[in-house]
Amino acid sequence: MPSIIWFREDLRLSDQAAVRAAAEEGPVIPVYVLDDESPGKWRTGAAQRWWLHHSLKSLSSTLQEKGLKLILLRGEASAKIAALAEKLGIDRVHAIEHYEPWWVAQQDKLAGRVDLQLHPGRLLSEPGTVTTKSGEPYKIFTPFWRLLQQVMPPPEPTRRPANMLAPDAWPDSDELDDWNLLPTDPDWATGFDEWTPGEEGALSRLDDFADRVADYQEGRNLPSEDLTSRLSPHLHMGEVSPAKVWHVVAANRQWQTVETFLSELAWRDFSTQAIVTFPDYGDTPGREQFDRLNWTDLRTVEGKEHLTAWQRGLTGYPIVDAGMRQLWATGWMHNRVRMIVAQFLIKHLLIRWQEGERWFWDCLVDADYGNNSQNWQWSAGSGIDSHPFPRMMNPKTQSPKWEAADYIRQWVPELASLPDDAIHLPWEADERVLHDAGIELGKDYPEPIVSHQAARERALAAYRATKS
DNA sequence: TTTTGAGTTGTTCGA
DNA sequence: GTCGAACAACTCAAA
Repeated sequence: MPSIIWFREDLRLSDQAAVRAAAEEGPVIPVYVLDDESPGKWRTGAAQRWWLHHSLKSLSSTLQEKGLKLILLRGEASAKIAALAEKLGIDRVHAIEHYEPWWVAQQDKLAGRVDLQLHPGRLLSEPGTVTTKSGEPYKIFTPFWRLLQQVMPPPEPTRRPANMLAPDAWPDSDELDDWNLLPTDPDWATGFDEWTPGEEGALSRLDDFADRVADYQEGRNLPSEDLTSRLSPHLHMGEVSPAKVWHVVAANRQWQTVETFLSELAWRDFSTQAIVTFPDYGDTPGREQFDRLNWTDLRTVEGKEHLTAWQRGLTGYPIVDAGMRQLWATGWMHNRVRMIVAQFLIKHLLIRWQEGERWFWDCLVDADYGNNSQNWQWSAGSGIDSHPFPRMMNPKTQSPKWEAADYIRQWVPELASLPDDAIHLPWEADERVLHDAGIELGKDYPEPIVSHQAARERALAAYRATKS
């Protein structure tokens, strides 16, 4: 009797407990269901659909080499899986456990109709296992991280099963190309070619990063350098397990060398326990006073223009614009710059953090409900363990502080000829410097849409007003 | 229950 | 240019 492997964002064969358990029991039927219904507004965004297409293609061809087929279905996942199981007379379904509220609901529904076996593998630790002494979820990262370390390292990753048996007959499947996951008119993903979705691409990225992890702690803040891991989309899609990442990075290295990076990996766990505790974390601020803040009205002309300028990278602040354009072109943004653009939207433009979160959701290849919600709430100051609102990041000082000149040259090419000391703040540069670089402000590149000083005072006043 | 120490990533101002 | 304190006063975790 075959069993079904229900794939979701766990598109790998090695260190994949559902795959392993199913393969040990007998023939397997691997299934992926494109479910745009149960997540509602959180259905997979446009950039991630590009990634998903390539990742499914990769998994499918790996399975094919083993004589197996990836069955593709579309619709509400639990209904589709249950119907398939019923039709084939199968009871057993193996899956990795997921924690987004819509997946929790789908798991509950499916468990009522088949023998659903959920396996760990999404995180380093399962939510609910690392808690305070009174059993409450942690609201501060550091004590969470200290306790998590005590139950680390995670179990040794397992290899992909040597043998996977095919069933006697294969059920019907959609064609991947019919899902239209790739952009066509226009094809805005031409700049995504730096990525290699799929398990092989993930493992190769991991090996490459592990060799450079010693530079991570110092270098991760420099957007002009390529010293972050860039593993986030692979981790989100489950092409590599966090346990595998931990072991490859930590192997034969001193704790001091790898701690900063591994703590970032632990943030995935922390953010996920946040959405388990607060399923609505993507919409509702953790501190309710933030709903009372006098946010910019997006029905006004100025509100609309400001949001659009931010989205398109036309704010007149080069570091902000570089980040937003990198996001648009590649589906990814350097972490330091994510913080700067987020705080600019929330505090300088006083636009609700949920607007930025939605934009990221659609543009990021690594969009993840827990991480995206937690990080936007961190930037807004509204979440658990967040950045205090009055601690407002200043794009004028952040840009030179983290030596972003070359990053700006890459993503805001109209400013490329400006010297280092002028490129961060072109509107404060000498007329002659601008002229020599062939730039006329307001024509070739925008004037700043808000002044930092005025925006700062407005934001702090709006924040104070929520407390009275 | 109360107290105490501490908290991912800052900014500004004045000496 | 560099350094330390103030910002404004919050919340959490553990003793």
